[in-house]
Amino acid sequence: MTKKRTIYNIAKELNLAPGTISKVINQTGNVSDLTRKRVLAYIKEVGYVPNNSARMLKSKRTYTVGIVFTEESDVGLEHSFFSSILQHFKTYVELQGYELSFIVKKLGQHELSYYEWCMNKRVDGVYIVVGNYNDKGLYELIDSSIPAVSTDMLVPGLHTVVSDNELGIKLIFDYIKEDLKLKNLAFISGPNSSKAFNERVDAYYKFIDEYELNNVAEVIYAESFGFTSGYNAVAKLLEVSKNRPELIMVASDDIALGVLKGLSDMNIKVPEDIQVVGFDDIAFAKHFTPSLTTIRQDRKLLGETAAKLLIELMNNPHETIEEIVKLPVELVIRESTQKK
Amino acid sequence: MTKKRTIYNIAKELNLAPGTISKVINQTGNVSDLTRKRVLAYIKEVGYVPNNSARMLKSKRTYTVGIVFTEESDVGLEHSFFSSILQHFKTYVELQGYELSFIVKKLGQHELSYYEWCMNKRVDGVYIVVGNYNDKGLYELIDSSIPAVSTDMLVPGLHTVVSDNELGIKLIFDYIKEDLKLKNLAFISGPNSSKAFNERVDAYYKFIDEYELNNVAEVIYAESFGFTSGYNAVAKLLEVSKNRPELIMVASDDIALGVLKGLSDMNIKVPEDIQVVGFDDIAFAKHFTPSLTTIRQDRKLLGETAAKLLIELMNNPHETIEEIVKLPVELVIRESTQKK
DNA sequence: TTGTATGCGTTATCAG
DNA sequence: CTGATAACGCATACAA
Repeated sequence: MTKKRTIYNIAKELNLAPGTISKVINQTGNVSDLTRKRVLAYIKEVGYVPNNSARMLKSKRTYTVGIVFTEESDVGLEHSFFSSILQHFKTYVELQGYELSFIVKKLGQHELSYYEWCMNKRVDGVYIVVGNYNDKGLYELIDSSIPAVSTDMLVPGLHTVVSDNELGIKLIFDYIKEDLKLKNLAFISGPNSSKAFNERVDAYYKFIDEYELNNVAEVIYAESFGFTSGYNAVAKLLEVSKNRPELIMVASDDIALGVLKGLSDMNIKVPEDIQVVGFDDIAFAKHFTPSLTTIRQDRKLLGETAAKLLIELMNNPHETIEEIVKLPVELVIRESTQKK
Repeated sequence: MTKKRTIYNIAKELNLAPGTISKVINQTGNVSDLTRKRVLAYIKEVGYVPNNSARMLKSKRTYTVGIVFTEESDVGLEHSFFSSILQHFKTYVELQGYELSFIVKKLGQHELSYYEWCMNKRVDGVYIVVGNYNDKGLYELIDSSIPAVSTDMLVPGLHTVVSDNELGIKLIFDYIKEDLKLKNLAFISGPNSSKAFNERVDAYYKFIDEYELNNVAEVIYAESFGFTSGYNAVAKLLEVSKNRPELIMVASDDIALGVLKGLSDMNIKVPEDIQVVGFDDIAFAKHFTPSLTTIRQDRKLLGETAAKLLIELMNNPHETIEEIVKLPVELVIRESTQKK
């Protein structure tokens, strides 16, 4: 077992004072170039890493960022979209020397609010991976002075990095107008509790007008986020729409794949009879039959941008930084659409 | 901002000594029933939670478990199978009062081995979510005295919770024998660097003999873990096999879905011409067309069992506990197989 | 420029 | 049964 290293015994071995070691590590105070080099070299040689607990106990900064997945919406690590963003976020902040710490309301016997946990753990900042607008506890956190970012929630006062939903919808409309040359459209959204879905719906209505195309039915709101809700939604859509749409835009790929399956089960051919476009570009979109034309969200960019933003916020708590960062998206054309 | 609470000011407000507060919190030493009740009540009322850093600094136990994803195999949080198991693991240990801390080789400027990081962070135990047998650094950790569990690696000295692969294959054979009544089989495996895949291959050969069925070709090893490698593997299989198999068993669903797609592109109908069985029961298995008959691994049980095992190991470091825990699996019948 | 002393919030070991 | 007190490893203000 390797010997336990502390600034104390390092100092002794170098004939210096513990405080000096601390100073060079933290790049604070004055220390001669020579000793700095000497200490740095020695530290590297023996692989010394400061004890985080002691550090956290003593100083203001903990180099820890809290991760919150609202427990109200019960999506966690297994959700591929969010966990992918989180993975990229994690990689980035770790490179900058920050650790992740999950914030959960209940840990063993102890139950606190998100905010109280963050104070208790003294995290330098928080990343709200997925939030729920009905979770009161979240607002306490958002309204606090703890630096926070999200890649999901749009709430005044919260810094958020999101894909440009309007741009995504616009790309689809451009494609419809220029290549597909279709007229009659319909839209299937996810639950309207999600701001992202609502933005997509709004953009849809906006561009339907602007491009002078025809919306064959009121927007259908799927009852949930998954495949099955898409399957049901498309049946409902065709039931209520006066004219059959030539193309259905769907607010997310998960739902869109259900739509594809639903159409197939109704013996409606995609793309010959109806064309379909999704949103997200989940892994399976390209493997489905037919493969799904969709708007790709750049998960890596989302995670890294959120990381960068949070680090900036943590370093300059009082600087005013643009609250919403919109990231570009791109259209990925596959088999579910086709030029006539 | 709520006042910062310490055992110190709690003690003062209760006219007790700090040490006494500590004792009731840790259920150690002797303290009268009366004061215990009083302290407990007060603590609950004001929502006091001990400062973890101080705690970790002082005591042997940190109530933290290290999470390692070998960086050599580059699968992280975005891998749905592992992140699902991890989520269940997380939920369970958090309920028991343990926190998660990701162990990565490089954190900011500091680079250490997994083992050294674990020592530095003083984790009480480690959960190796996914390991790579070529990662030398892992063995240092496994061979150390730090309690460790895995749900992936089979290595002497490492406690591992895995699905019963042989049972899974046997369930398929029973189903073939009793219901499907087929004779000619083939097997597509994932890369043979995975012990799980190898176990499934071995079981396949074992039961081919035992049930006196006919293996039409040497096992094909897909070059990777995903959809595409399955797509390629099935083409290769049909090329090399003398007789066309009536049923193809595939070592994982990801690969199996690629197989399904490959067959479809070759105009081979499933299940009419060839039947297919997967392994895992990933979310998409039931949504694909045709939906996939497969062996379901219980991810929740895997995560929770690993959690339980690790907690036991951490509490009784020297107790000898069964090294390999095999969990039952079940057969899920869907459209990709069919009685003749 | 370097060394010393103190405190961060606990736990654990003593006395009382 | 309870109260004082010394670590734990580090950062920092201050003294040298």
